[in-house]
Amino acid sequence: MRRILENEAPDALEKRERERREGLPELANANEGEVVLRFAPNPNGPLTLGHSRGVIINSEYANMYSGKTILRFDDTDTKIKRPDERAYGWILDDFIWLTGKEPDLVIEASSRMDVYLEYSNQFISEGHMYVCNCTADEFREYRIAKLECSCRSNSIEDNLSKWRQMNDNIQGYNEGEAVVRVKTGMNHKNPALRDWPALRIQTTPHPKVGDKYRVWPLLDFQSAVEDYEQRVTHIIRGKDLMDSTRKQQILYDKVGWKYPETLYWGRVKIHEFGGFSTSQMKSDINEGNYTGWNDPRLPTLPAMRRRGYDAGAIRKFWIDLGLTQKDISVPLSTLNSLNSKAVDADAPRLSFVRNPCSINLDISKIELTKVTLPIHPEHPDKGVREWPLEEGSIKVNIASDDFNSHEARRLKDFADIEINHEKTGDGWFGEVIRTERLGNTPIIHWLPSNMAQPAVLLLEEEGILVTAEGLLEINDYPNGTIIQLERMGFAILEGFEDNGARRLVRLHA
RNA sequence: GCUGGUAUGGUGUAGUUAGGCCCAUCAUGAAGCCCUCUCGAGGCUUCGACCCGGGUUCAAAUCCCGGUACUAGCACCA
Repeated sequence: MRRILENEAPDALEKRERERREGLPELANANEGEVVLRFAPNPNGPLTLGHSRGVIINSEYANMYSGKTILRFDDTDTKIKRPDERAYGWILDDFIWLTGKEPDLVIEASSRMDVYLEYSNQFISEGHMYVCNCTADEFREYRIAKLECSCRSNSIEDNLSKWRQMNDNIQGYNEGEAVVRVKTGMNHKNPALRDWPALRIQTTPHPKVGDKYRVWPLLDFQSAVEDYEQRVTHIIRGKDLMDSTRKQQILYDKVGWKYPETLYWGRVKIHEFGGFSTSQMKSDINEGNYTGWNDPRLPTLPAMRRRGYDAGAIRKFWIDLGLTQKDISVPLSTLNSLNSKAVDADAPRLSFVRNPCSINLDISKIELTKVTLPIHPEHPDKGVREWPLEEGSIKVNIASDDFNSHEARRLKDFADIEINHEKTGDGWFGEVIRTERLGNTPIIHWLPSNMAQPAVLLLEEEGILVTAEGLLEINDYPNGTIIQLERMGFAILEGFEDNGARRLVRLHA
């Protein structure tokens, strides 16, 4: 047998590659330099961590094949998911942040209305679509019963006349009185595909183009036309849009277009965040449950950027998760672990004492004139921090949590101390036991008063946004610097409070 | 109800198209140890999975049949 194979089909004897696949799987029918992808959000709010999957997977594939990525704003709903004019800029900004470059093309569907209406006119005149005057409820009955409504048999002339009436700003149909449907067949075995609606009337003005248009395409039609117009080769979308693919495929077949390759992913939830509903967040913000789109508790990209998440870590996160159609729920710790790896090496160490307790420490028995601490313990080349010590006695601040446990403590990089917990008129007092590191006295972080500035740290505790007051080690790092607070975790320097206190936002442990 | 989709350790994921190198990969997590003057980082060790039941085969995570579970669409939202 083996000999036969050796002669006839030597390939069959070759061991298959069994190495772990790295990165994204290959795309079907993808030619180097010819791949065109698109990311198509609704600008009804800023991008969320969930959207970033679309940005990253699409741009990563574009990178793999030297292709193009289009950023397309699907803003054709003026009423239910109304566009927020500010979101266009936010989204473009976050797109660039995540991919490191501008999209190859930016399209706003609302600025392409003439194209969609022209195609609609054409498809009606070719008999592929018809105007339907049934109400949504009536048509639902027809759909369930697999029955054709009377509108379906109207002549093309009638349909074109009704189409003109839909678009008539003065005497036209009102919202809900007419839609354009694609003639797919009312006995299609999949009910979702039966004569699906392509355009409807909206009289709510659009934030970008006002009341210039009356008939607006629905997603399935707008997207179908635009993907064709832009010669998109590969669509990557949620599996909730599988029937969209099938609807659009029928239209493409009717008009002789070739449908792009399509891939799907499942729904993602993050344990700590739950889902990523922009509409839900918007109403929560309006009700005052959050301070705004960049509230650090929210999974929006503006909020995550504000906290100091790294774009590269988010990229790796999504690429590692890959493109499966499974619905998954991922703990935030997976992303945070990647993020720590991304930011740790550049994060200078600083001391932040929350709810500080001040102690008069007698240091008259020691000869040190300063305490020296590394800026980063793994990178001695980054230099050291030096805290000068005054002679005789100094005021040191420790977290009240540390003060309350009455054991001996070691001030990190300095000395073991003993605190007298009986308060005197002049406050608390303590003294140095030794400066050498002997045994394993629990280490706490601390701050001498001459190195401390008032600060607040914004962080989430049990769902509540807490502004923790404390003292931050004096430093001259600029705003935007990601630091690591000793024994607490990563945070970012954001700015100053009105009272002059330095403001920090917690990133994660 | 109709039409689809998905099932690999606690959580994700590779492997499934072309059955054997898979007593199953990598990451994350948990536990323990080492290192470290941070509850950080790093190192080492350990834990833990092929939805179920049949069948085909010398050989099945992979093929066939039958179940089960979960999930999506059936919007004049995207």
